[in-house]
Amino acid sequence: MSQADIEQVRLPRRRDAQERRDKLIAAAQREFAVRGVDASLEKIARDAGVAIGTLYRHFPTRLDLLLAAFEPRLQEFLDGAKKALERDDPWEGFVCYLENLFGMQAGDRGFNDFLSRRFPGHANTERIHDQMCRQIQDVLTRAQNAGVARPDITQGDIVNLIWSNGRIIDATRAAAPNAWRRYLYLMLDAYRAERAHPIPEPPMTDEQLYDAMVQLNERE
Amino acid sequence: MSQADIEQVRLPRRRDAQERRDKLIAAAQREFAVRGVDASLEKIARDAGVAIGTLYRHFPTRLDLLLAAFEPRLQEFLDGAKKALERDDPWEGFVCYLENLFGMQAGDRGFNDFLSRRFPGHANTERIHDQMCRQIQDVLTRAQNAGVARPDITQGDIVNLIWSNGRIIDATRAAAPNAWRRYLYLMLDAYRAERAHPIPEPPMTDEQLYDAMVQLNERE
DNA sequence: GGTCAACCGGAGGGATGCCTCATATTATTC
DNA sequence: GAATAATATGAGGCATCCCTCCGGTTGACC
Repeated sequence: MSQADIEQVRLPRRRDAQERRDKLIAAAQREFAVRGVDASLEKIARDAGVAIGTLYRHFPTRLDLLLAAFEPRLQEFLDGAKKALERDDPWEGFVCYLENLFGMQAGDRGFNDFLSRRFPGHANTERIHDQMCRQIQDVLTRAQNAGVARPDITQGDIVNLIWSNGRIIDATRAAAPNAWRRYLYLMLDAYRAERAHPIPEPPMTDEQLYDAMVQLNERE
Repeated sequence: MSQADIEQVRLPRRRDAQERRDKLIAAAQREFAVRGVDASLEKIARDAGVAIGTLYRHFPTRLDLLLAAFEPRLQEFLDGAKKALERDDPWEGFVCYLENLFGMQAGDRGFNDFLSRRFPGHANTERIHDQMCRQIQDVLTRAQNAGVARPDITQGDIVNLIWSNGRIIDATRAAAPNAWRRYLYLMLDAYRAERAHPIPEPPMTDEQLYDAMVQLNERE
């Protein structure tokens, strides 16, 4: 597939088509942000002022629309998050990374959903998730090597943290929009190396983590 | 309303009616446990081998069925949880209470849902929730007074813990059914007095908590 | 065993969502 | 200003769920 072919796919030829596509993406971003990734496609089409058939013409599957709506923002997030790694203080880097991540979850329910789910076999989403896992691993390992984060935790534990934060955000978005920040700082005390207590249960394996995220996606 | 009236309501006169009612409750317990409190009522009726109209005859609203299915188990849980308060060691009592609670969440998705939601204006459910809040407050205050739990946390923080555990359980139930226990022990390190660092965000107020739980219930 | 109130079944109306396809429209090209 | 290929439309089929209502059934009581 040549570059030209790709351009062919990405940019519809006709101007009106491009306009409708843009409107659809904008509506999708709004709707996903409020209702999560399971938002009604028919409502998105209505909001965009476009017929449902047109939505399906541009985005044959929900995932196509999801990616079009989120990919730029996700990539931007991934790039921005690198800054956490550039902090001098490894603990600050760890905190900064999580704070940024949690904040994005709080601001966009779709983003929140997207983080918790994996879409097996879809190269683009897998790439994004893998990239994020690597960031988490980096930021965690660095803090562990510096002796500030406890050594007995893994990337999977951070994913758990992301899940739980997602739930807290879902619950508190309306009533206490900043509650997640309190939760984060509370949780940070669980991750400090000083005076850590042993944990009886082993961490989740990578396969378990992966399965769990696929599961979250499949269960209505 | 006399005791006789209550009996009248609770025990339908005809034997076949009582049998169907029992079958419905049994099916509801199974279905709520697997699918959560939003399980399809039509499927529950089908599973019970009963027509949908019969379900509605016995349980005019979803909440009626929910209560019939969960109330005994909930009451049993509340009674059992008192044991945590009888422990000599306040910290052990705290841990024991949470472990028992989390374990019940893990075993029943409906129970898990039910814990996180409030149903305004329904005396029975409010009573159960209030009773639980009091238990949490007791177990926490005791551990705080003994100096083993950090003093800057509130009942609302424990509710947050319940929410997050609920999410982790939903995610890991199939792939790693014991992951919640690891999470619990990790979180415990955040609640120990000896490890506490200041938290920048104030705790949620009681109203915020209440609103959040109602919200969770109202959002599809 | 007959009567009757209590009970049951399940069709059906209404809502929502997914997705397709035949038809109508329109931007672009010549 | 045609011709045409790309595009848009939205009705409609299918599925799921909620809930109601009325005709038919049956247990309980005399």
